[in-house]
Amino acid sequence: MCCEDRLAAELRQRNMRMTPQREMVLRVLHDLPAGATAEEILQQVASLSPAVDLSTVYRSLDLFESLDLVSSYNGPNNERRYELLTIHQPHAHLQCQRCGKLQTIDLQTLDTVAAELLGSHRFILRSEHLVLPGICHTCSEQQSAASA
Amino acid sequence: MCCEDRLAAELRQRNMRMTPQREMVLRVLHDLPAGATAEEILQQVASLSPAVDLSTVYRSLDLFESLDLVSSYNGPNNERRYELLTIHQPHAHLQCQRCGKLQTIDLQTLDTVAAELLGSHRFILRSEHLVLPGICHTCSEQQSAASA
DNA sequence: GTTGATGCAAAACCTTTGCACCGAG
DNA sequence: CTCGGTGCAAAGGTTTTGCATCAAC
Repeated sequence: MCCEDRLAAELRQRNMRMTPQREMVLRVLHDLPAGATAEEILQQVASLSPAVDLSTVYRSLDLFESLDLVSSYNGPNNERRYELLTIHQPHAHLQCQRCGKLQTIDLQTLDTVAAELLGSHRFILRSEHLVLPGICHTCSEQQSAASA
Repeated sequence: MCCEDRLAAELRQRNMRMTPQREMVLRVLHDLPAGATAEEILQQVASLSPAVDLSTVYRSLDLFESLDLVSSYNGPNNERRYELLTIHQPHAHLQCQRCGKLQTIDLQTLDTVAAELLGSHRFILRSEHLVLPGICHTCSEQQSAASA
């Protein structure tokens, strides 16, 4: 797991310590590709080591975020979800407003808009933090089936 | 205020009641083009009628959202902001991750992506609910000035 | 007069913080 | 051995809920 080494390096550089808790949070994030809430992460961590506290999870996540290892975004139900930036291809999310499901899309899809926004508003789009709301395939089919 | 009539109509249709509180929340939203938090809305409403309760504001906002009069999005600081959909041109937001400022952009800017997402993922983008994170003009200038 | 909406207070969440103790370096 | 990190508990902030009362229809 390369992110572990990277974490260790960043920590050393700042006189911070590598702990089992941080390692576990990192590993859990690694295994949850779609992102997870702090609570979900805690549950996974607890299955490895039950005594870990939610506040530790939050502190680890904040730390990882400040090291650009993790990014957070607001998922459905207004819940904050955290996701490893290092392992997966950079990507954005499609979020269904009906069923809440998240899909992943390639960043290239957004290149055109990004360029446009830079030109028109001098705004640097950070697509990897982006959640696009809408209605997913399944839900829109259900809807049209229901109204038919 | 056309949205008032629309609200009245929707309410009647559902056997719900038009109340001074709902009217006030609607009017305040009308006067806060950039959107506002429940708390901010309450403050404005309180200046008209001090006894109104925060929970009433929340209930009104939930109601308006379910009637598609209002949309909510997560602004900077993870706060939920509410915005009238009816009066302004439909638009999306640019949100600066550095300074938190919100800009408004035209929906047409997103037409290309919307079409692409529909084609590739059969996902119906609801651009009017969209908040695009990134770095604004001012902040990116500051940054390059600082590093120079 | 009915019954939906309100205000109030309390609960329910989620996230952060203070502090004594523990353990990574 | 030192000082940064942890667990625990408590506080903070926001949103929701239960209930008696009020007022729109």
